[in-house]
Amino acid sequence: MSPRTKEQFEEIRKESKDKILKVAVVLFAEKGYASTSISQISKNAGISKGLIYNYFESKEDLLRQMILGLFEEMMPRFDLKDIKKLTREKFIELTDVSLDIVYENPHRWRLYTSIFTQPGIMDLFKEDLLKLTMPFIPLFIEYFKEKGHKNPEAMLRYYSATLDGIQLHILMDIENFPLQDVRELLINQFA
Amino acid sequence: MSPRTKEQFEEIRKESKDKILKVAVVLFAEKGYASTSISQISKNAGISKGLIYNYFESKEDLLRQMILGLFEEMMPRFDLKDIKKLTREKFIELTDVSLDIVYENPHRWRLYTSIFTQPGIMDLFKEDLLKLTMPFIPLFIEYFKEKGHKNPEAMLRYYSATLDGIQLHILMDIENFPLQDVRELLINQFA
Amino acid sequence: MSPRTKEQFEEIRKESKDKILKVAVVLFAEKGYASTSISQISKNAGISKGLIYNYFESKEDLLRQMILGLFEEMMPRFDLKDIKKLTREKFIELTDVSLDIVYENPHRWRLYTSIFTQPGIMDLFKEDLLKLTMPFIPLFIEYFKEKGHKNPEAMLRYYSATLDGIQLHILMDIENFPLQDVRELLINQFA
Amino acid sequence: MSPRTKEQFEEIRKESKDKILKVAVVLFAEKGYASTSISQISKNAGISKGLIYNYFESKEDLLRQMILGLFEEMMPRFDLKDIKKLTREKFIELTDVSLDIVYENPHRWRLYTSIFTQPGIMDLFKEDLLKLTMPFIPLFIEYFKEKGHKNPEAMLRYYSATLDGIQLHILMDIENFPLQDVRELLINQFA
DNA sequence: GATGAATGAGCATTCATTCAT
DNA sequence: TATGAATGAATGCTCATTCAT
Repeated sequence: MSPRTKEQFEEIRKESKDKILKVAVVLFAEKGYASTSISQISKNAGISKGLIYNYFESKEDLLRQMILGLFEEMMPRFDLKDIKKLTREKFIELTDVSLDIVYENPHRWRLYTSIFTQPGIMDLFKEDLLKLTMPFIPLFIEYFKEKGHKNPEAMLRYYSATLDGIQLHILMDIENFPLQDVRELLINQFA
Repeated sequence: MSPRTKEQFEEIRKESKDKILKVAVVLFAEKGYASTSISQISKNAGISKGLIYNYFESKEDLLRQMILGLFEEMMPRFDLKDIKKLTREKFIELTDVSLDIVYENPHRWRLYTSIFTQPGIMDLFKEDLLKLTMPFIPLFIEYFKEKGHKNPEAMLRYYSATLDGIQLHILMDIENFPLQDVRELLINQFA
Repeated sequence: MSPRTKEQFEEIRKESKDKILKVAVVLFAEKGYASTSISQISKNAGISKGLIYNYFESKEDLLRQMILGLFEEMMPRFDLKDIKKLTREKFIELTDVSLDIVYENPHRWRLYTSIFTQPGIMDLFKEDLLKLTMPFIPLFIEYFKEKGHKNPEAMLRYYSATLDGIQLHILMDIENFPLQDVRELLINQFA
Repeated sequence: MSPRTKEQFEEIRKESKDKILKVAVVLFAEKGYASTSISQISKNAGISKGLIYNYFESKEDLLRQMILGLFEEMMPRFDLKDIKKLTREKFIELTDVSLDIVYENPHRWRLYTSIFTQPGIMDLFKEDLLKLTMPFIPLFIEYFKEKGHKNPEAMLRYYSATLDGIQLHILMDIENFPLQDVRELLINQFA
């Protein structure tokens, strides 16, 4: 009977929302966005179908919020905020984080790859993600330029393509992927 | 007996089937497999829904036949059949073909990436594709071993991951991708 | 090139039609009328779908012609044409034929029961069948009247209901049905 | 938590489910299971197609639940639970109930006969129904044995076949069937 | 007579979304 | 806030039937 405080409500909201998002990440990653139903999400989260629409405008909105949330959660792992210039050490650390991050939460990563290679869906996030990553591009360009590369922009493309390819291959065979060997090759080549 | 000869029927069949496959490649590539309906395919192909089931047992079968067909169409481009040993020249040629192939038919390539990163779908082809590619793995291992790499298996992983990553990035920004520069980096590193 | 004679055509027609009917009896009996497709019939008969429509106006017409054909084929087994009056011997013979007929062609019989208990379908034949059986009703009525039954019409109903029930039960468990014992009970009671 | 109590939901569910079942009995009886569409059922019940799948897993499940429900509803009419031994009176009562039951709800009975003579469908229930009826078989065997029949098992077969045949004939001509006369014949013969 | 490609209405089923409570 | 009954459009698929050859 006692009315709940604003804070209590806020907490309840956050809890429910987090639960939904957590469950949805796993399901979307395992079965794909289009093949996961709101019904399944609600069942797995132990809540009612209707409640999901209390927190998200639509299934698409749920996907959007989820992806952005995951991204925001991931960015601090790179600890790039106050970096003005990339040292070799920092570059290696970033590379390591990029690889570790896949092993830490393969579900999430599988979700990323399935989303970002899915035609049409990618468009929902392109802009937001660009906004998040753009500030750091000059750091890498500068890094490669200082290393003496004539075309540092191309080098950055090459580096990020390689990184993406490796992340993909880790997912494809997470148990047998020769992480240490590949990491070494990667560092030797780019750092 | 027959009003049309077997050959006539065969031709009609081939024509219709090809039209369906052609339309389906584009739609699957543009909107994804799960989000493309049989109805849309039939509409775009200018035929009736039912006819598709005259040629394919199911939507899944359509996808399967399409992917395998595209693969078989692609394999000869690499001209690997009679190769017993990879020379540097051949290795470079293969690398070039791997890049060119994306530009030649981005639709098809987008389809590949969307299919092979889509959870659950990949399983339909894993075996078939393994069977097609497996014979050539030793060639590459041998190549890297002769080049003096201590761990040629890891090197092959690294190489193919890099290649996949680049193909992905080409698709993501096909107009601005610095193909020549990246190609050079790739060859310098692996060939 | 030589034109076929009318008789030859007639023969071809009859052969094809018989083949279709024969296959359809089995399929309808095994899977039911509604669940058997024209396509299956044509496949099992080794002919084309279209040909069926050369001989039958529709699926329903096929059913109609089949049932009536089977009936006409069955009637002579009872050899009732020239009977003016039922003797006890003839009555017993008719009863025996009624039972034997089920064992001789369970497919056909299963078809009958499935058709005649199927709402809506029965109506297609009611009239035709009545026309075929009606002439013999008085014979049975007379038979029971002579045996001293006060209500021979009711007795006929009782007799034919019993017969139908037994035929049904034979079909339900054709291997274990105690035919001889039941036959004896039947004869003792009605003959 | 809940806006409606569990009981309220239960009631709503029961009401909808009953309405669906009620409509489906009639339609299945009139047109047959295979020829009745979910769409027709929903239309006749005044609800949406989708709702049916809220209560039944599939069309087959709907049939299953319906048949078993009807059976369970019917069994108490025979009041056999506590019977240890069949008296003549009880036997006659059971026979009467078996006949009355058809008149009470011809729709339901037509459904039974159409279902149980329909190839393939019967299999869905065979086991369940056997489980329900098996316990009472010995009672009848004992009854016929005590009446001096040498082969009481055959006698039971004969009795139940006769009963089934009569039920069938009642359905075929419910208005003119001479129930009283036939009932008398039946009782004279078996009781 | 005979073929089978082609049609399109219809089917069982799924699912994002709404809404009364 | 939270529920789940209810909707209806859409999906993959089937099938009786037509028709050019």
